[in-house]
Amino acid sequence: MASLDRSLIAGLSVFEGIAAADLDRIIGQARSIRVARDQRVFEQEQEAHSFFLLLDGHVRVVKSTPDGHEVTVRYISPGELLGIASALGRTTYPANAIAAADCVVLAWPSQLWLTFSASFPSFSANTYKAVGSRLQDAHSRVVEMSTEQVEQRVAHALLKLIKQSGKKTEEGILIDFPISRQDVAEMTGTTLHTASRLLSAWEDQGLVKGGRQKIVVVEPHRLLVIAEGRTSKS
Amino acid sequence: MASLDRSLIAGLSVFEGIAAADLDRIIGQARSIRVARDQRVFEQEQEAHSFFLLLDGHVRVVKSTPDGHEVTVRYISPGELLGIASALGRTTYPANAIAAADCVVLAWPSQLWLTFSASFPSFSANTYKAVGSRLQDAHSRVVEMSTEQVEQRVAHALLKLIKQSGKKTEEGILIDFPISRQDVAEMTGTTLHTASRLLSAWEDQGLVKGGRQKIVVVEPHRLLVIAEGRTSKS
DNA sequence: TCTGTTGTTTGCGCTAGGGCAAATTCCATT
DNA sequence: AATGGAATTTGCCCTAGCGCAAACAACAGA
Repeated sequence: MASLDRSLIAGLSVFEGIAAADLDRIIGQARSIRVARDQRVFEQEQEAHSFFLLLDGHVRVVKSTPDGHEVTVRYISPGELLGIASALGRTTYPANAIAAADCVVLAWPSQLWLTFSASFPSFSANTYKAVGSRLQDAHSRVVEMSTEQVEQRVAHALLKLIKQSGKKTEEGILIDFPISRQDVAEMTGTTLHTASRLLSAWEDQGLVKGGRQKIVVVEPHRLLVIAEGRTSKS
Repeated sequence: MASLDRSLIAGLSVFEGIAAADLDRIIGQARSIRVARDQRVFEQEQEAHSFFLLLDGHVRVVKSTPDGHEVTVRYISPGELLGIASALGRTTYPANAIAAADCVVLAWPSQLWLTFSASFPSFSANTYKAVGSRLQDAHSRVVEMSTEQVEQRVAHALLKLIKQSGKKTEEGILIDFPISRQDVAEMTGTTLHTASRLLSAWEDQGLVKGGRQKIVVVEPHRLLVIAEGRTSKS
């Protein structure tokens, strides 16, 4: 762990309200791991031996069903925790965590969770706050899936992605990691084909610009109109 | 608070590992509230002034969307906490909690959460465990909504309901509170009509027995077959 | 430069299930 | 018993979007 890392890490919301010395104690016990694109940080059903903090890269959390479907639960951006199953009383990971780009993560043995949360109350408070908002997100997803049509869901998904990992370019806002049409489909509960058709249609209208594993949102505002469901339906 | 209540309450999983004296301190600070059927325990967007423990009855947690859709997030059975938004760092309730039957709940002012979780570590640990499994449930819902068809989802919903609130009768397993076809629809992301059609079809096959606001599952095993998606599709 | 592989696009047909509308049944009240 | 309102059932039509299949890029490695 280079000290360079520490200064960056100190600013993360998970560590808000934690004294520098304590932070050192926490970080000192982490292993730093490099995970190549498409490699897994952890696997569904596996014993939850560690919890992680994503320092760099992007991770896709995917649930696999017995019948072979894959559903993307969420994307993780740098600064977020992942694999905190153990903090919630689980002993196995509930999903696969796959590097959407080359990643650097910090890993702590699960049993340290108890120690940390006892010694550093802000740490557990911050974590549970994050869990709370994930629960909210999940419930919103359920609501979306129940009430919106595919077009709106895909629009919402793109908006979330650019909010989380958008990068300004001359063309528009680029999603800052490789993402396929298939990935979009797995986020929104549709098929590769429908996702592709939608993206193509939007590209024709100048709303987005696509590419192989690449999506650039040109007009976020018009995308929002679609997401909100107020479309003229030409 | 009658002492009668205390002995029942002591057995609840939320209070596991808490000394009797501590339990008294906790319960002593609760108000006991009676909520009539169709009345609300709390309302979406309202300030989260309290958190609750359901002692008797059944509560439906429903999210209302701006465009008038209602999505049932979960049903709460006696012994479960609800309205714990504040424990997760939220200041407003994220949904409506509606009594599906006449209820008795204990209510604590939200600010007591911090006190309790500091003084009684088991209490917060138990709570977060519950939050963890709700997060799991929510993710499962997302997966179901993404990969299963309506028939399977409705079957799953009924199975969950009888597991949570099933009551054996001569006819079969009765869902122990009034539940309409509309309610089933809002749980599964479909319409009243489709839900009704499914229930009728199942009734013809002797799988369930319906009634006004009443569902009795006659053959849980066959329902499970449908839920798992291994149907011959006659 | 060529070639195989992986991601993307698109056409076409089909069906699950939503929307609408009208009966029908059940229950609570009078 | 009669009345009115709410829950339920059902028929019919219609479309969003899935499945299949086939073409088409774009990139990686030889």
